Amino acid sequence: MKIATFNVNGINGRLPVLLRWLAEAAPDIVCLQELKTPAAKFPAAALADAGYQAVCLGQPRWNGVAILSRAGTIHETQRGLPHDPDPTQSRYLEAAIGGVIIAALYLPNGNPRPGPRFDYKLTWFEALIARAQFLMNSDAPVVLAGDFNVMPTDRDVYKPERWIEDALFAPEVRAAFARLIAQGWTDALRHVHPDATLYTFWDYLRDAYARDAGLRIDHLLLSPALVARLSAAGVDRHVRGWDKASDHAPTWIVLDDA
DNA sequence: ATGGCGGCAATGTGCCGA
Repeated sequence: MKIATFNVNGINGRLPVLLRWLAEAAPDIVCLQELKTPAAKFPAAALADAGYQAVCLGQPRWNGVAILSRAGTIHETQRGLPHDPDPTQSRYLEAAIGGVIIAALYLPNGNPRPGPRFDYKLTWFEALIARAQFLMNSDAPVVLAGDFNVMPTDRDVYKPERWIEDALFAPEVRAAFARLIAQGWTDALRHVHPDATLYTFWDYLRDAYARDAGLRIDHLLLSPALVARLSAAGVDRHVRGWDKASDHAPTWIVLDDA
């Protein structure tokens, strides 16, 4: 089973790129972020034509997450993050598919730091940690997938010294990510590629992609039972080079059958 | 320090992203 996460940065403007990548990569389950569209304008028919059923949590203009599946029926288990400090922001959707719980999340950016946006990021992170503990306690196989807006370590940033004060790399944020991991989650990409330089985002500005000035902020975290089933992981970074690309690249794992 | 790019809702331009 191939499971991917992709921040599309506008699902309607990105639809040709998304469909092209779905046809090429053939993932079974996909978590999408930054739909930037209300549910009424979610392109469900085009995705169904491509073979994917979908659940979506939309919102006009900003945020928005969805889960696509061609692997089995989507049984939604949670819509919105419990205790989200601002429930008007659509950032969390969770479903059971083929015996695995899939959580699609879009953690707040948090800039500028300090400020109310950064405070919201930290509060949202705490609510995520609480939900993740609940899922961990359930002993179900779980994948937490999405745009975490956190580079976990120095090797996940092209120039770490320039990002210390940024909300994506600040000590408090990395500490929160480390506490989440300490519940027992495995960072799948890093597990498969312990020493590789892996990025999932390149800014539109300053030729970031051409310079490979990237960040690794899109992650798939596995509950303990899934680690033994993890057989491959990667970033489809070439998709970032396509015309009308998102600033993120699709990131994926393959799990062997149970 | 600033602004560069890009999507969206909207037609002016501002907000947001990371």
